[in-house]
Amino acid sequence: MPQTIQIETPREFDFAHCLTFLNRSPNEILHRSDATSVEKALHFGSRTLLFEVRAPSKNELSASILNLKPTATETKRVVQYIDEWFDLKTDLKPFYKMARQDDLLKGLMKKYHGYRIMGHPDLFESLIWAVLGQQINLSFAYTLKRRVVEKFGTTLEFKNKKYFIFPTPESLAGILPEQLYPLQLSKQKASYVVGIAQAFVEGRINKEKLGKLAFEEAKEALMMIKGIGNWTANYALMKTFRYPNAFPLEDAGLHNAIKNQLGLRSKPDLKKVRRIFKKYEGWEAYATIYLWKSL
DNA sequence: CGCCAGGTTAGAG
DNA sequence: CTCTAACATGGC
Repeated sequence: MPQTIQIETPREFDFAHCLTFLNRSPNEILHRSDATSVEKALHFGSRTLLFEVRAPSKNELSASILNLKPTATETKRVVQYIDEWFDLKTDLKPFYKMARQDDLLKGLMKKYHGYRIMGHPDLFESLIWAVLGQQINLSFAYTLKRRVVEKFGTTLEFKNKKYFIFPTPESLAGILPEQLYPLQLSKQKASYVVGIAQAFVEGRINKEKLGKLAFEEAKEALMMIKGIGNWTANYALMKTFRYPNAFPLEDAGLHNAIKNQLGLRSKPDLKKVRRIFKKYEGWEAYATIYLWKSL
């Protein structure tokens, strides 16, 4: 029997809504999930851990490390990963208080109560995933990600199942962009991906360094890198660093969600989106993911 | 077939 | 600073 750790969650937390998000694409291979649990493999130094998360009761998660006997440090890191992944530290009460009085959000906050921003603790993964998803439909973006992970990621086998782990910057920094063409990345995206990997390897960016910067500075640092524009930078700041005010202003999905919710004939222009989000100051990231959830 | 997709860049005005 | 073309291909 694997060791199981209990993790307390805030009252405003709903595991099922989070799992629905994790289950949204059949091409997602960075975890295995169903209606009740999720499994994920991670490298911790030279060891690869496979863990499973469930919700044995309300306001509680449980984590089990399935493939080996973890050290105390490894257990701690798994808990920390889950904490970051499910955004368990954010107090959503102020957001809900604000959203209750907002026509655009009040229905969504009720319907998806307890839903949280599913994060990307790995900055490199966050950025590459964002780049892959630029200007194409989500379904195809997942296909591209699967191909990149299958070709350049690493795997863990456990009980006849394969678990994939996202490629490291090192594994993508040394390749030629041309090697990504057969996976159907555009020339532009292929060179962005390799360029971002090189920026990590050369130490121009990393999570620790960026984490020390204020929001605007971190955004500028990200946008110095080719392929990272305002949308991508904000996306990573939201998913990896969890700046509550980061949101992808230019996002087509966000515009469609606003259009649907307000019953507009056409998508709102950027000025209108800015005006709407002015009301959500300090909670832009959560307003965004609840709007995305409505799609 | 056409339109759009969880955009970014380089170049022009 | 703002506007525009090019990129590139699947999903519906």
